[in-house]
Amino acid sequence: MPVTMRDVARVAGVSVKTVSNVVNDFAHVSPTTRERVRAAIDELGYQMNFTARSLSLGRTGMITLAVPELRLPYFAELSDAVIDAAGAQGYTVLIEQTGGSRDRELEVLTSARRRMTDGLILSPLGLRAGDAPVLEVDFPMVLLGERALHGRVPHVAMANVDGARAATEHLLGLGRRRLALIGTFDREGVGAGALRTRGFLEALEGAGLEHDPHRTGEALAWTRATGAEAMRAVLDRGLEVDGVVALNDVLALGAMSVLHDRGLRVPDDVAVTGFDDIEEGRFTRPSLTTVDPDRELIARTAVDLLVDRLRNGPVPADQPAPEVVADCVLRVRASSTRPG
Amino acid sequence: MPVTMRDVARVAGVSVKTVSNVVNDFAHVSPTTRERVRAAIDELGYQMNFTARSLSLGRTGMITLAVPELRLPYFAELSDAVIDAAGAQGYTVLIEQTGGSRDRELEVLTSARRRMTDGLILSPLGLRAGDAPVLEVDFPMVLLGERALHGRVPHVAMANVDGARAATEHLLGLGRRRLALIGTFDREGVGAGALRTRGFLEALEGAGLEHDPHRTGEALAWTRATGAEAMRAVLDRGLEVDGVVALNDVLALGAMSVLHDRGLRVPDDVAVTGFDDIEEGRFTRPSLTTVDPDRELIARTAVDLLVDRLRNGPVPADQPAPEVVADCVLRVRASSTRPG
DNA sequence: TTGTATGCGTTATCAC
DNA sequence: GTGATAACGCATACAA
Repeated sequence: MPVTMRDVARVAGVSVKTVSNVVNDFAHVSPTTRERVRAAIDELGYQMNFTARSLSLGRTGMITLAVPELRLPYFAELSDAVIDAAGAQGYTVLIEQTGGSRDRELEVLTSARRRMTDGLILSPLGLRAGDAPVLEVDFPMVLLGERALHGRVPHVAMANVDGARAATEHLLGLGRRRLALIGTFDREGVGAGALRTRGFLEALEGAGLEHDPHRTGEALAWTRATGAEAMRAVLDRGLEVDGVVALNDVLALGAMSVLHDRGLRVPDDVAVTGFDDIEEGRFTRPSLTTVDPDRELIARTAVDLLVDRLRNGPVPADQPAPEVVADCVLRVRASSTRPG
Repeated sequence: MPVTMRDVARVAGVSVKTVSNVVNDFAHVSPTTRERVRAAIDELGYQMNFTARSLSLGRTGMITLAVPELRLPYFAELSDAVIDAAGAQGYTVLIEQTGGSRDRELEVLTSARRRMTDGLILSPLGLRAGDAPVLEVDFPMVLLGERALHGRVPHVAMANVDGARAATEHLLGLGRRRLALIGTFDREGVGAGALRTRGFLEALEGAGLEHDPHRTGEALAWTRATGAEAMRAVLDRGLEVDGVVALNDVLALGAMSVLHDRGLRVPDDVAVTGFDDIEEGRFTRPSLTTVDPDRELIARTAVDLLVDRLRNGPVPADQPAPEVVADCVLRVRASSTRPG
């Protein structure tokens, strides 16, 4: 059976409250008593029961991070950053995987399990614009993603449109004119897919060009495998392609594997850009030009917003929900640079 | 203020116990009462307080998974698998990152925070053979790694020696004789590094060859960057190299980036093998030959062992701690296959 | 089948 | 400064 504060109190010859005071480093405890309690704690090997503490305090010191899948590098690296940022604030992170499905994202929002932690950082993928009302929850939550999706929920977004436009303009600047778009699939018009697609189209438009839909390779999930499939589909249509804008890095890497297999050289024949700046892309050959959304900043901001709400309560109803949009930076690498 | 069982009981005109019975799907509740309680729950929007339940039950339904870093693909994919396996058993996973440092691994074992969950799955990297006593903890724990490290602790290991030997023999079978070893660094002789190195050396010995230490590229951390560094170091020594055995996949990928930059063709000039079978390696070009340790099985086994101990108590002192070694399978891909 | 009383281990209140 | 006692919300004997 576990050692409780009561046991420590008995051994130290003090009250439970005093033990609690010592354990929690409260002032107003005489050095003598403190020492006596410390000794008793060591002697008994006492360790606090966090559950009891949580019940009494009304908070757990844990937050939930819900992401599609950890095996996708972007979310792995994001989770890494969130865990570190939360740790710096004294919070522990519980990770839920939604698989990017709408059902499981809704479940995260409503299930009783959610109440195991103090708050939620949700990175939605399957939720649609019509789901906005569901997001008006009464517990602390921060959304990673676009405003479009929701109403009054604090959120941290990245400059999806700008980033994709920059990548596309970069390819256009290299003289590429027959650009393929890899990865779009978004009926509802919200979410990263739609926004990055918009950036892509805006860049073409700005150059007076039009996108041939046959050069779009759709990909429902954003993985290396679907990126490869999408690239294959585009090439199989027989159209010439001299540039590829992939909506994220793994899509780009999947596409590059197909280009390689078809004997197309990157960047000489086809220049490629991705999005996310996952570490992997710095070590592939050719290394991958990509858009860096500043994951660390996004993670830190999301955690800070959540912790702030945890400590200071919800924002007054007459104030807008906090909204942060992290800037993107284009990282030009070998996949879009003429070796010469 | 939150809705409690008491509130529900009052509205439904029953006792708290009855509400509890309904919520927990206990039998012996008349359909009428059940319906009345259900209605009250819906009306009030009641959601159970997990913390109170945990305190009363003496367990939380959460387990901790401690890994070095989520941004390392192997651990991201492992965590993914552990989360799924735990979910299938009704458990939620809290992830701690140790950075692979001994101090933080010890902290995970001893800190009070550990008591937030029912048990621990620890994947140690920094712990040394001398730390075995620390691992004799009195709470449910499963270790991912070798027996060498510990005494009576349940653990799940992979066939590190066999896997590395198979990879090395594969290269030798291709006629490669000047093999570089990338990534070893292990003063203590325990852990994956030492074991895989042993497999490598055994294979050479079996072929009547000797390993030239100058062909060893040491790497403290196992990342793409350190793999690249180590490869550079070996090549800079001016020795010829026609094969590379990297102790894991990211090391191999880092090494391959350097080989590419130095104008060495893979596999024609240098054949390369890794270890882990991360998804990334299936899409690089050339794709990466590697050793598949069966992550899914390892994750599932670890979770099952832990959950079993959680449900059925510790193994009797006169029985040995459960020990599972997952078999490895060599996955031969383009990085070690002559195109012709 | 349902209700009552008690405990889980901690923190908070308010005397002393 | 320190102690007694009442929450915190749920589960579980035990009674009815």
